[in-house]
Amino acid sequence: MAVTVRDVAKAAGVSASTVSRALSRPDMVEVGTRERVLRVAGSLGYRPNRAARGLITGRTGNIGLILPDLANPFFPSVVKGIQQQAHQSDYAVFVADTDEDPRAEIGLVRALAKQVDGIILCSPRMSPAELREATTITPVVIVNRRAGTIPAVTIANADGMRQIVAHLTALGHRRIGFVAGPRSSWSSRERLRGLRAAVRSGPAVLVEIGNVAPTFAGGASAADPTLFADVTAVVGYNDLVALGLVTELRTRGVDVPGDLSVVGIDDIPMSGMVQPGLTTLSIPKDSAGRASIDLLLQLLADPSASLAPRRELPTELLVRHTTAVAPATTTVPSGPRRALRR
Amino acid sequence: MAVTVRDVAKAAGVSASTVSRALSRPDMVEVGTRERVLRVAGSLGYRPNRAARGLITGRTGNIGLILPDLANPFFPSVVKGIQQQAHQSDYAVFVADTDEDPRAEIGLVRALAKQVDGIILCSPRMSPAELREATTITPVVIVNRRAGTIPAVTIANADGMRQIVAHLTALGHRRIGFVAGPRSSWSSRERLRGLRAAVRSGPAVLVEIGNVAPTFAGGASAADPTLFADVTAVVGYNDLVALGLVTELRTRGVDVPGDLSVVGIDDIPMSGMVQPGLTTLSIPKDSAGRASIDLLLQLLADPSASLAPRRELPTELLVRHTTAVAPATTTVPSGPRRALRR
DNA sequence: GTGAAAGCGCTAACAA
DNA sequence: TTGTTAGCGCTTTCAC
Repeated sequence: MAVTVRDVAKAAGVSASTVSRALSRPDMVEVGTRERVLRVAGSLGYRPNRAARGLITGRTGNIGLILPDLANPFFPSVVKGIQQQAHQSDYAVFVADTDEDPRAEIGLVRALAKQVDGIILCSPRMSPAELREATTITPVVIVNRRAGTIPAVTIANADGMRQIVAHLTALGHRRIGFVAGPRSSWSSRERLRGLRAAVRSGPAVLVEIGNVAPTFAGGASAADPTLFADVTAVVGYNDLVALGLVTELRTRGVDVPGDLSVVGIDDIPMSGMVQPGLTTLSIPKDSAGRASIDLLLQLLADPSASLAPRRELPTELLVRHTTAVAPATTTVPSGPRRALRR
Repeated sequence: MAVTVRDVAKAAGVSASTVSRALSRPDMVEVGTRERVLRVAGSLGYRPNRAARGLITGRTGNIGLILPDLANPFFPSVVKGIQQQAHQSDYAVFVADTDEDPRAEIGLVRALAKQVDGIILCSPRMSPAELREATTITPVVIVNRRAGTIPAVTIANADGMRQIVAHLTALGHRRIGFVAGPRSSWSSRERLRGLRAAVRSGPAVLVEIGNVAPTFAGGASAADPTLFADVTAVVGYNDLVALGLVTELRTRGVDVPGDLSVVGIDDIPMSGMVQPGLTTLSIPKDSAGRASIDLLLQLLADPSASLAPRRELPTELLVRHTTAVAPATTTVPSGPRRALRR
């Protein structure tokens, strides 16, 4: 059926090994032979069977990617960065979505492990123990989390939170709320820590407004608690949460950003599309994807790397000016505000 | 390193073949033996190497998925449907994104073919010739397109367009615009045809407003042509286009939906999140995903199926009532409107 | 019902 | 530099 090394070998008048070498180790075969083999292979439309190759080399040429929710616009950007970089190095990418179910993660790792050279866990929610188990099964790089010495790509959460707090306090806000994401989310915990640290040295206080699902609906569900928290500004765990919150608040007659300033994190495309645009902490999503592949390939090349490689990516606060109700007008007069209640 | 059939065989005191059978053909081995083997396999944490299995059975247990742009919120929903159904049948899914580059598609097919049992081409932009080539390489199911006898999952575009036109004409619209997607998009051509057919039997006329990229930016770029088209309602190729158009129009001072009604297609999450909500033709995206896997598995089970299976999914117009400026007020007085110009 | 042997397509020793 | 041999982990005839 399909054309194999042997077919090419016969047609080129060489042995199978020579064909194999001509393709994988070009410098180990004489120029003339190599060219002939490559030409024949080309004309026969030969494509090496990677599974067979993997069986012997122990390398599949595949990379696994596990993430919580493809429907969260944050992830496609990361995926694209990963795919781009992976294809460049001739790797294919398996993508698996856990639907925000932390229990599904380790199962997917086990299922995928045999067919990939390594796995990228994006925003993994699994327990540290499971995470450790994963690393014993297959090379692992984690994104948006730190754990032990596992190679990790993270963003500078602390610095990002500082930027947000600095911006808000400069606008006069003194009570800043935070709508956290899932408890199992390392990023959420990290952002909370960052915010706490950031307010400590300034005039504002942080009001913690519970945990919600990292979705639009989750954000909407935070509207009530937010109103009762008596804050003038609120930071959402991510843009979806922030947008859900904004929308729900508006339907309740709250003027955003007039009465209440909302800041998101991620800079998903939608944040720039709504009007007025959402002020958000921009994260280099595709860079994160590319960095994670780089780390993984590095790890594959030198599994005994003494020091686990890490990359922390910078963030940048994106103050939107989409409409006349721009962030500038978000400014709160320094006097006290009327408490917002339904 | 990893535990193999032989390890299990030795531990269970049977031969490798028996282990293999106990797992793949349980009924071909005695109950007692089977249970013992399964128990041992379990306790040893045995996981069959699918690549090795594939080498001999010719089946990889993998499915490829190629689509134009993961960042388009339409696709993640489809992907989720596909993954869900695939995992249920113990298949893993390779995802590849072409970044809307039609030339990349066939290359990805060729690259992926060897590692998968079949490929789902979602909204493929490749030429009919390339499409034909793809089907000769590997089993293929196409989504959002029809071509020859290739198994296909489509949506009822014609009926959907009828619903849209009926809705708009009922609201008094007589000049309806259509902002088309990429020329290479079958769906776009199909929707155009559907709209033409739908207006034919009614009081309205259709004004074609050129082709744009199937993105938010693409929609925004259609604002000028739309204004000059002198229409009172406009249908976007998809929701992103519609939303981009709405946003750009608003920044130019056009009151949407007051001055101009805009309708999208897809019902991406964002359509329900913006305010006022976008009226859109809802497509059962995850059903489409599941249906495509069903078709593919069917095809794999019986490659010689005389008749190519097809699924056409129904659509439903979703008129949003998000704000007081709801679709009801979209109604245009029956008298002529002032032409909209910048 | 079970085991022995062969081989899927490929690459890595080892010879030549 | 090239060919021969062996075997990756698995399934599948074919005997028993």
